[in-house]
Amino acid sequence: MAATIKDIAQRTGLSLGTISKYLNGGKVREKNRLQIEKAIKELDFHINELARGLKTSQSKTIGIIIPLLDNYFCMNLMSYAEKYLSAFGYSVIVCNYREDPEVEKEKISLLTQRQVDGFIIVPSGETVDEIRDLCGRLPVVLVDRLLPDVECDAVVINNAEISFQVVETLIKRGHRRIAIICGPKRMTTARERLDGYLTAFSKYRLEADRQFIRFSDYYLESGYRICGELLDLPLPPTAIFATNYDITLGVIRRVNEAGLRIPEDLSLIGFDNLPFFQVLTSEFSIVTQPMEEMGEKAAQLLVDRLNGRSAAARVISLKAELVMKHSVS
Amino acid sequence: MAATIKDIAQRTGLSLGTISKYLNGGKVREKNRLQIEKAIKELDFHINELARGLKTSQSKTIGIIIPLLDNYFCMNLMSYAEKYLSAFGYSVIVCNYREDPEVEKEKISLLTQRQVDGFIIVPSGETVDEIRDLCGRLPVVLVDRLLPDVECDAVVINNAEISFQVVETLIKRGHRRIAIICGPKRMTTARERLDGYLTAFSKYRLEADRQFIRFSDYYLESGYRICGELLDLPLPPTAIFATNYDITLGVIRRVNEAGLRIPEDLSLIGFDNLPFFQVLTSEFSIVTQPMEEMGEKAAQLLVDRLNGRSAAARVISLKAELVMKHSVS
DNA sequence: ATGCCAACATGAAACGTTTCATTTTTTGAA
DNA sequence: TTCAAAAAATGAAACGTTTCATGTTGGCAT
Repeated sequence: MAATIKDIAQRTGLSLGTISKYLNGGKVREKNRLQIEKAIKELDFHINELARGLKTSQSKTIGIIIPLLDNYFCMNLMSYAEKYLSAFGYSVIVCNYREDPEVEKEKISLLTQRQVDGFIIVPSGETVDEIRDLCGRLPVVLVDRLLPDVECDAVVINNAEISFQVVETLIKRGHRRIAIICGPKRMTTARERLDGYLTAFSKYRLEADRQFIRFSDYYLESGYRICGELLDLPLPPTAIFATNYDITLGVIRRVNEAGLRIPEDLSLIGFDNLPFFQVLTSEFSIVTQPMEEMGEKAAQLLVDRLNGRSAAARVISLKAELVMKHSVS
Repeated sequence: MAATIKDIAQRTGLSLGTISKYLNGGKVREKNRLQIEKAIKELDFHINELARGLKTSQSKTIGIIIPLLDNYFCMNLMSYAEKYLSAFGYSVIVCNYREDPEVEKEKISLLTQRQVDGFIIVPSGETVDEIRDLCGRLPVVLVDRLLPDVECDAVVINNAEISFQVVETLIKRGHRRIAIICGPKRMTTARERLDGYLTAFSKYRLEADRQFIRFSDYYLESGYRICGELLDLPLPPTAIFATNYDITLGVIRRVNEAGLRIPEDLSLIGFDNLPFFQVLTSEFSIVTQPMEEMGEKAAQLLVDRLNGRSAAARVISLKAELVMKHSVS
């Protein structure tokens, strides 16, 4: 149905090779160029990237695999990665594995079949072997989380450091009963953020109280539930550090329901999503990840590798920031 | 490098045709099936979807074109569309045109080259001709906004109706100076939401005041700015209807800065993103679009059409809901 | 005019599948 | 056992490109 290179060749009386050369930016005699351009217009010719990809074994396509799509972090990541990649002619196929490692595996396999040229993955942490294999075959960039014994490019943030800073700030302001709500234990992010917490406590020669250390998944409901548990303790915490956006929302909701005020009754340090926090009246601080930069860097690492630059695996660690309420424009 | 069907054929001593038949679910003699499966394992064979697509002229790929990626509405749309589509074996290529109609055109063309089997588009409204053309060639589903003289499937919400309901509620509560902050004038959503506003006023035989009717783009900053302008009026509104999520955020921020309380000093009805609003302490109501359903329906319309079902263009209008604060679980 | 060289054009083969008309094998009823 | 019909396998052609070794041209110096 659609016009092909052959039709252009026929109509111009030129050969396939010439048309192909023109389409790929090669030199072509002036009068031929005009003819070709005319034919392309008239036939509304679009090159078939499937055929091209088959021949060149490059699909010019990147697979992005993420645990959640309706999630502030992931959407920012995608947004900026897509922007960078499309400037280099790559399209993005998006795969949402809904936190299900089995689906994650399927998606990896699916994208392999689709001949993507590379991957950007926010891994579940339970598909280590599959991703290790993958790295051997194709360029892969991990984002947010590292995997044990997987050597590949990655973009992460200084989790331990920023967490230390958060807790130190709280300690300096006199807090002693400080709770932290982490993500799932198996994730490096969760463990690192906890490390920072513990380091701060030991630096100030304080004893960390295990009942204030909670693991969860990264959902609003967990934040809500765990916050409730914390508030119900005989001696509840005076400060809570919520380590992602959804947990933060859950905590706020629970605190509101309990009729407590922030920061008068409870201090809170939250995570992510600046626009949201700018709008709240309660006074609390948040940790912001440079999500745009993370997306962009991930894309950049990938493009570099696709272009054959960079040999050894590079892990880029970006700096998260502790933003005090109203210190933001 | 990677194993192909040929390698499988060679290793099993069978012919290409047989392998292909097996891969496509055809019947194959038991002992051959075993051999084939063994060879596939051993060679780590993955079918090359590029080659398959070239031959079948079906890429099993859908293009989703949206104005913004880091946007709650679009993310939800994508999320649910992807979920539905992937159940039917379709992958999703995502294109963000950053509200730039020129980029939108390029993306349409790019995806055409990539041989996508269909499109889901949230159009800018300024590429009517291109999209009309496109509809003639491929299945297209429009989401959120319709286009003049473009006959194709679409999923929208009852904008006028819900807007009427919002304004009527406000009027019944005694408000007379009611402001509405719409999106860009050229968009059907903005115009329809205004229509509902005007209808409510005329039903109650009230005169609509043009200074309370504002158009903007759909960004937080505009909400912020326009809210400021409204508050600075000699007789400012007593209620504001913000017609999308980001505008709502902007309004809240401006209102907070002005030291006004909601709803004591100003009533506000906002839009979208339930989780966020559940967390606020101020009392106000919001309009929620059934985003999940929109994404799913869009995907469903598309799949139906790809399967040759459904002849005439179908426009599905879903119901947005007015949710009163605390009436939500 | 002649010959040469660079610049461009040509056309067949290849990429990894599917398809389909043919041929081969299997099955089971007589 | 035989044979026809059913079931399965075969292999060549095709999908729309790119590539590359070979052929053809035009322009320039002699």
